[in-house]
Parts: sequence; C-alpha cells; structure tokens
Amino acid sequence: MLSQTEENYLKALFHLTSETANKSETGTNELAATLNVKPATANDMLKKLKEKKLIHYEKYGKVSLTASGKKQAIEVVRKHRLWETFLYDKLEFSWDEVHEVAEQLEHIYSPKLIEQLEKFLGYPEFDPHGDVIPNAKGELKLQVRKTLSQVAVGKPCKLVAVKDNSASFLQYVVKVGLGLSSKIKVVSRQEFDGTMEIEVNGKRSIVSQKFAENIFVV
Amino acid sequence: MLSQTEENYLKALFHLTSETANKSETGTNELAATLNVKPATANDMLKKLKEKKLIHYEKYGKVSLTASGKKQAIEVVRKHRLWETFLYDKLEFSWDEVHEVAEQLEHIYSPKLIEQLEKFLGYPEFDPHGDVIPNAKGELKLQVRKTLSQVAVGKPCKLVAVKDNSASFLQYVVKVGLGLSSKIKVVSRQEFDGTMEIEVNGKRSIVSQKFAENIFVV
DNA sequence: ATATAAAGTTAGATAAGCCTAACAAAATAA
DNA sequence: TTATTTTGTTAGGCTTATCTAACTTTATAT
Repeated sequence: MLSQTEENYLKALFHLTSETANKSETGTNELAATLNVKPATANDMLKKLKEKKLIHYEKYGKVSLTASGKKQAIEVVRKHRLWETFLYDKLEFSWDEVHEVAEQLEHIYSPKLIEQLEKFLGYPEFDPHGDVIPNAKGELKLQVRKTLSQVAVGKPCKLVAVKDNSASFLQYVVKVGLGLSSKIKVVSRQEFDGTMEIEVNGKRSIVSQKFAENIFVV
Repeated sequence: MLSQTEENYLKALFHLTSETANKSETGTNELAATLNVKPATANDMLKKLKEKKLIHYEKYGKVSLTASGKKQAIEVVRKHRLWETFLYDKLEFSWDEVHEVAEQLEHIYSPKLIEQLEKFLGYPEFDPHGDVIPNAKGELKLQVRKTLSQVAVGKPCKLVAVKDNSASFLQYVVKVGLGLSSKIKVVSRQEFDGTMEIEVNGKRSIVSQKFAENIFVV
C-alpha cells in the first residue's frame, strides 16, 4: 500500500499532467513547487515511484504517470471529491472550507467506506467545485469547458467549476457574487492586461485575467 | 499539534488507566504490548510525552496521564466513537467493522468537522459498542456496569457494552446471538474455570470466563 | 537474604521524508 | 557557439518512529 506522501505525489502528478493543465508531462521543479518541498526531495521520491512502476521517468527527463500510477492517483482524487461533497452536502461546510479537510480524509484506507459514502451521497457526479467525481472503476468524464478569460465580450456563460481550490480564491469568488451555475456576462475586456468587467445578477465587477483563468464556464 | 503516533500512545494510556481497567497507572511493557511495539520504543515515547507534560513518569516508575494528557486522550476517544457511530448509523457498517476504520478517522484534524459530525448524528450518547461518547468539553459520564462474569446465577441482565472491540470477538458475540441491549440470563456457572451457560432469546450457549469478562451488563 | 525473573532502560541501527550545499546537464540567449 | 541561466541530481544530515542487543533496576520466590 502507498504512503500518504506517495499518494500526494501521485495526485500532484495527475493534476500537473491532466487535460486541464494542457500537458502530459512535468518536471522535478514544478512538482516540488506544487508540493511545497525542495527539488532534491521530489527527486528522491521520483526514483522511488519509478522503482514502483508508478511513473515514467529517466534521469534529467520529463515525468508522467504510468497506467498503474494514474489509476491510483484517480482513486485519491475520487476519495477527495467524495469527501468534499460529504462535507458540503451533509456537514454544512462552505465552498472554501472543504478542500483542506478533504486533503486529510482522502488518505483513509477502506474500500467499503468509499463505496458506502458514495452510495450515501446518492452517487454524485460533481464535487462542490464543479469537478467530475471519478466512478469506482476510475473512469472520469472529460468535461468540455473553457476559462472565463477565453469568453468573447458580450457572451453570456455559466460557471461550472473553479480551477484553484484555495480558500482565499474561493472567498473572492463568493465576494464577486459567483457560485456554481452562476450566469455571467462579459461586459468588456482590456486588451492590455486582460482585465475584464463582468456582470453577475445585475452586479458588475472588475476582475483580473488571473482571476478569469481560474473560472471554468460553458 | 500531536502526531498520530503520540495520539495513539495517549489513547492507549487512557484505556489502560481508566476506571474500566480498575487502575490508575501502567508500565512500559504493558503499554508496549497494547500498541504492538517493543518496550524500548515505548520507553522513547514516554520520555517524549513527559517532556511535553502529557504524562506523569519517572525512570523505573509507573505511568499516568496528566490533566492535559487526559484531555487530549479523551478528544481522540471522542472522535473515534463519533466516527464509529457515523459508520454504523449512516454507512451500514456492522458492529465488527467500525473499529478499524475509526482508528484511522480519529486522527483527522478539524474542530469544525467533529462539531458538525456530532450535530449530524444527533448528539449521540453511546457508540455502537455501547461506550459513552465524551462531549465537546471532554466530559464523559461514568457508567455503572459490571461484566457478565460477575453476574449471579439465575440473574437476568442486559448487555450494554463490550470491552474488546476486535472483529474476531465481536463476530463471536453475534454468533452467540448477542447485540446491544440483548437480555441475558445466567443459567449456570462452573466453579472450576468460570465457564458459564447463558440464555439469549431462548437460545442457550456455553461461554468461557474470558468471554464473559468482555461483556458489560446492567 | 540472596538468586532468579520480570520490568525497564540505553546504545546503536534502519527507513521514510525532509533539508542544504555543491555539482552536472540542458535550455536559452547573446 | 559559447556563456549564462534554469533545471535536475547527488551527497551528507536531521527527525520521527521503529528495531535488536546488552544492560540495570525492581520484584518475586525460595
């Protein structure tokens, strides 16, 4: 069985090499930065994960998950998202509070627990941030979605998910009046720096390009 | 904050020095045996816990919890029992399955999680094994109860809790036809080895003294 | 009252996961 | 195409929690 640390490395690799991230490989430094460890530490773990055949990796080369590594990473993601849903739906946690606790809960080992939790929650398809919850087989629907920053001026769209799950970002999102399924209209965009004006329920706000890049819409 | 390991040592010390165990102190070897580690390992941890003022301990002396240590131990017990209740009441876990998973869940850190979980469960007083769940202040009702082995022949009694929480014991308990609140009549007892015959719902069984010592009744 | 047994302690080792400092390779820019 | 910057690796150390083996203290039994 994998240690919590190993699970965290696999999960980070999964996120860094997913469709959402638009690339299929990553490097030691990027991985280290994601996990808040030094490159030397990440390097040690890469050797270990390669040894266990969970990643493709050669010295000085790029890193990607093997089928086995991806399967295990998805299982962690599945647990994370189910727990987030539990906290949000059943325990009155807010959008920005669920992530941190789910980071701990995702490492609990008990197949029956996850099975029953999923059943108890009514086999949810999406977590509170709008992300797809992989099913028990590790399959996850590919979502067609773009970021708010890619929407044309004048176009209405709907928020389906957020990219960043940090409390600070989510609190900001709420402050602008946004939530899952919010309808957004792009009023204008600055050519210079991508800053845009948006309208949500009649309320207008100015948001940065960085902000808009972290909002997924359809 | 305490490590999982430290929490486990405190919990073990709590159980070994509780009213139920009929003593207020324990030793290195007993503690080590409970936690399935070697005495040398337990000894190291005792020094560390003393340093943190969580236990009373002097070289070659007996061990007991300080007020601070007891408070933290009870918090772990509280979490353990709330999670057991969750698994049993909400996720269809059986009597003998809850303990193992709760051993993992009890170490999740999130005050809000426990608060909300307790509320969600309807502020339960007892866990699935009949043990009292400490409240948020760390208070726990002292239960007056004796073991089945102490019941006089001919006396009827009611199962209120079990001492051993292992799956093997609990499965045996179920096999004999027992569960929480089961009514038991002591039919006879062997003077020689304490083996007793009991009757549960009209069904008679022979049980060992060791078995009877692990059943709490009123 | 002393010998033996039981309980407890110490020293030194190991593995996981992290670090810093020094170095090597690869990518980029002049 | 060479110099510089970025990226990645190695070597050696630290901490936590574990172990074994040897030793010491306390308790028990004759």
